[in-house]
Amino acid sequence: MSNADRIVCDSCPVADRAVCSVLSNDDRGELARIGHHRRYARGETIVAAGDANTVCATLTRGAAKMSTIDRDGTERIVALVHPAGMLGQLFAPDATLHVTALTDSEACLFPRAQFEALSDVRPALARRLLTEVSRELDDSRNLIDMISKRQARGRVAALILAFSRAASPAPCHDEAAFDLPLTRGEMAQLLGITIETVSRTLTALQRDGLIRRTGSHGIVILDRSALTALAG
Amino acid sequence: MSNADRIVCDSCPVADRAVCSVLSNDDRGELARIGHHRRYARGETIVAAGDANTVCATLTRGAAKMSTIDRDGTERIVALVHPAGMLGQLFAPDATLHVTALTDSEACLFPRAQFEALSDVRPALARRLLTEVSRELDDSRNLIDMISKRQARGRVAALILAFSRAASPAPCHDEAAFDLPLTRGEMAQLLGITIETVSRTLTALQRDGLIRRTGSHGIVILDRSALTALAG
DNA sequence: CGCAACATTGAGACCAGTCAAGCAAAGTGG
DNA sequence: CCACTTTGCTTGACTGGTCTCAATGTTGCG
Repeated sequence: MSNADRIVCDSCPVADRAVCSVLSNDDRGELARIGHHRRYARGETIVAAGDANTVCATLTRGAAKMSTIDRDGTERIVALVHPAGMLGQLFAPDATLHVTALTDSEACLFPRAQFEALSDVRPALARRLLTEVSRELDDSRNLIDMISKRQARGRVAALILAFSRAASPAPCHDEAAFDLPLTRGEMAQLLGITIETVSRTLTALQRDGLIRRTGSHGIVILDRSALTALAG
Repeated sequence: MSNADRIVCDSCPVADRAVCSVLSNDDRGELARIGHHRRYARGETIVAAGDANTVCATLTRGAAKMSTIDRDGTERIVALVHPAGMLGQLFAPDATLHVTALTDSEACLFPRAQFEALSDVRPALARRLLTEVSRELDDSRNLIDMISKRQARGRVAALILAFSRAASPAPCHDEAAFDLPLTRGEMAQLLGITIETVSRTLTALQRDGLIRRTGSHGIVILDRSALTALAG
């Protein structure tokens, strides 16, 4: 816990969107006292599967992945977390997922028991948590839907569009040029295909004029409607 | 709403496990007054996607599926619901999923607004709902994991084991002989493979002596450990 | 009985996985 | 500063599991 630090809500970039935004200033101050703020470098583990599930967190900057890892080391990404999202598995009996920073990131960590106790006496927080978990559930089911209905081109197209949306600060319109903060291996783990297929598919999308690649992670969308059609 | 009926908790088979079990008798009585009980025949729609999301429900008997259906009619099952489970998408802005009875079923339906209002003043209910949604999220992510790591034999094996567990009334041990309450088409939609592959795989599992089939839906498990190994 | 829905089986095509080689960029150490 | 290693990405050839298309078998219901 070398990077641990005090929580300062005033300068928080997601103060208006995170789950704690529904609390009064007093309650938020109380939460800030019992929790702490921490920075993570790309690739660093935030919550390890099998850990006593004693912490819950809000991502304030960066991006993170939640993944399963089985005995033989095969990893599978089951969710991405963007700023204001929750890290870890609140209200689950134990942590079965790894949470890892995809880029340099920051998060507010809270002792789980105290966070849950606060939700018992603040209905607004409980309701906000329910909508948050419901949204995650929706995301998860959309991922199932996408994986089973689309093949490689459609999956890669959907990923590109998703990051085009996430890259834009304004929710109204999407970015045309941005970086994918994932390695080929991570894209493969998320989309349920292999590294080679991701690489071949990106090459094919560029050959067909739907995108242009700048460096290994830069993407410029040239034909958004064609990508949308592929993604379904 | 021809089959609508009053709710009688005394004879409810899931009174000890459903989300309402955390309520006092008074609160449960209040809930019973504002809701109603209803029977559904196999194949009947319980909640339709696109409906104003005004109802939430607990399944008391039978089995149900939650599925996405897109423009061209392609259906994808994203979750199964067993007795004591919740139907519909609580706290989601709108219903994007169809909920359909897989067998003849019964459910308690509640107006969503009043149910949510009750959770605001009864922390125990709010907490119980959070654990319920968290469990659904876990199931959903396990499905993602299974689909992307196993191929056809493993997926079918996992399905058989899941229903072996669900068929047993006692949580301690599983049934060896039971019926799959799904058509081949529904299994295909759930597992993300085709009807033909489901059929071929079941034939192969029987040829290899892992299961025996009785009729088109009856299953007898002959080699549970081999199935477990396949399912991962 | 005869229709309709569901299930099984086969043949061929194809997408993606596997194995393997080569390339580029970034870091490491002499 | 340059060889060397490491890591990540790309590309090719081959293989194989699953899909598609099609025919046949089976079950259940009016």
